[in-house]
Amino acid sequence: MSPRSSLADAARTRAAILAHGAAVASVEGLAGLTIGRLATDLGMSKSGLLGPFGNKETLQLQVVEAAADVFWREIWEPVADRPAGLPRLAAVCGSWVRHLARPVFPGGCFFIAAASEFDDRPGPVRDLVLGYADRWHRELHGQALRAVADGDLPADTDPEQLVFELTGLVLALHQALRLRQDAGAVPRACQGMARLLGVPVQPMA
Amino acid sequence: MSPRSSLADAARTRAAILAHGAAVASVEGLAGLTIGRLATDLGMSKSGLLGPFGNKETLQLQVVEAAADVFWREIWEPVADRPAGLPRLAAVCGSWVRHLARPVFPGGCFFIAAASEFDDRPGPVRDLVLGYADRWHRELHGQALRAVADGDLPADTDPEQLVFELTGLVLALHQALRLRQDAGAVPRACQGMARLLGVPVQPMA
DNA sequence: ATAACATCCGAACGTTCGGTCGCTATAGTG
DNA sequence: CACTATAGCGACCGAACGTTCGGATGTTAT
Repeated sequence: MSPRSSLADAARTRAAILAHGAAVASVEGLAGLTIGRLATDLGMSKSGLLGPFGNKETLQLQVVEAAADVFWREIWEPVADRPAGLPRLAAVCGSWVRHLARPVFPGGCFFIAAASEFDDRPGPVRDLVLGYADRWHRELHGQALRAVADGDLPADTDPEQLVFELTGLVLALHQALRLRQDAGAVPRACQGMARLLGVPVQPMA
Repeated sequence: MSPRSSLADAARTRAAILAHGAAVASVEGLAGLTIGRLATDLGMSKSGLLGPFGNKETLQLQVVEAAADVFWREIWEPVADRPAGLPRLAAVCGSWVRHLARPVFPGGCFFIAAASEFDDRPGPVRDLVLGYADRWHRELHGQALRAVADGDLPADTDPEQLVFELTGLVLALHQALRLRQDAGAVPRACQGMARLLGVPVQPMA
């Protein structure tokens, strides 16, 4: 086929490692990620796989970053053009629900799993996951604030409370889909979000 | 000291293993439970620790059962004498919140962690965790049904939806406490529950 | 053509994993 | 007092863990 530079090959190898790593970690956990397992899956040697990263923790951190890219692209970007405030907030909820209901990662939402796994394990991985969680939280909070300022939500709405409850619905949906395999939870999550926001929410097409 | 039978000693050893195992698993995960780690912590040999259980999976299963006992005793039993229906439902919510806010296990709620860890890993451990989750879900659902039948909740209340949203608030509280270390989430969870139930909810004293 | 370089492999390292086996020390039983 | 049962220990096993190292291979630049 077309000749490719070795530099481009390395980049694609790295991307393949991170993509597969995120997929495996969504099921087995980030700590359950194994150099040997990854190498076998990708038909590589352990040393060749570890090469670009140096050690396992660096690999874990970059897997988290790669998953964050997917998360952002999957959920936020499709709704970034919606008007700020309530419209964008309702849209991101629909987008979020769709992400959970779709087999993007075999183990469901990478970040819900990673957050639960590392919530009590201090270290760089936890710090990184927490950083992304904070960023996400602030993003939602900002839209909620704007929605109140615009008068699209009741003036006595507490944005912090709203984000808290929206997050809860997402977590409940994740657990229902993953543990209980109850697809009926999708409309339940949407209904709960709609009640909180006062506008319909449906999983984005 | 006082002489004890070897049978009683064995039972207490077993209980100590399971208690410490549940504590460690709440932080490191059930899969991260390690025979050697447990043995070192308890000042035992690996073989002596594994003896009563035979293999690791049996140990894991019995750790789950031991944690379920604690969970039941911590959350359900204190409110079992409340009148069925809405009073008991509101009480169990308060009891639940208190459990999350208290350092019962060093890693927070054992079952939330275990459910997230094993939601995508088929096998006996998942089956057992799912069984307890179902039992818990049915218990809440029954009380919600009763509350509607009693007229303590609006007639158009969907008990399934109610349980779903209550669970979401608990999951959000767990994440806020553990990952974000935000103690302000406790009143937020109570407020959400109170809004769902129409009666005040406060963490049981 | 050749030197330089990057990519990746294969083999080995020390450690830890879950698990097995035989032994000792102690408690209960006749 | 002997006899049996059992709780737990210490030594050990093969496998897998993360990591290191030197070399084979193939692309890029001179």
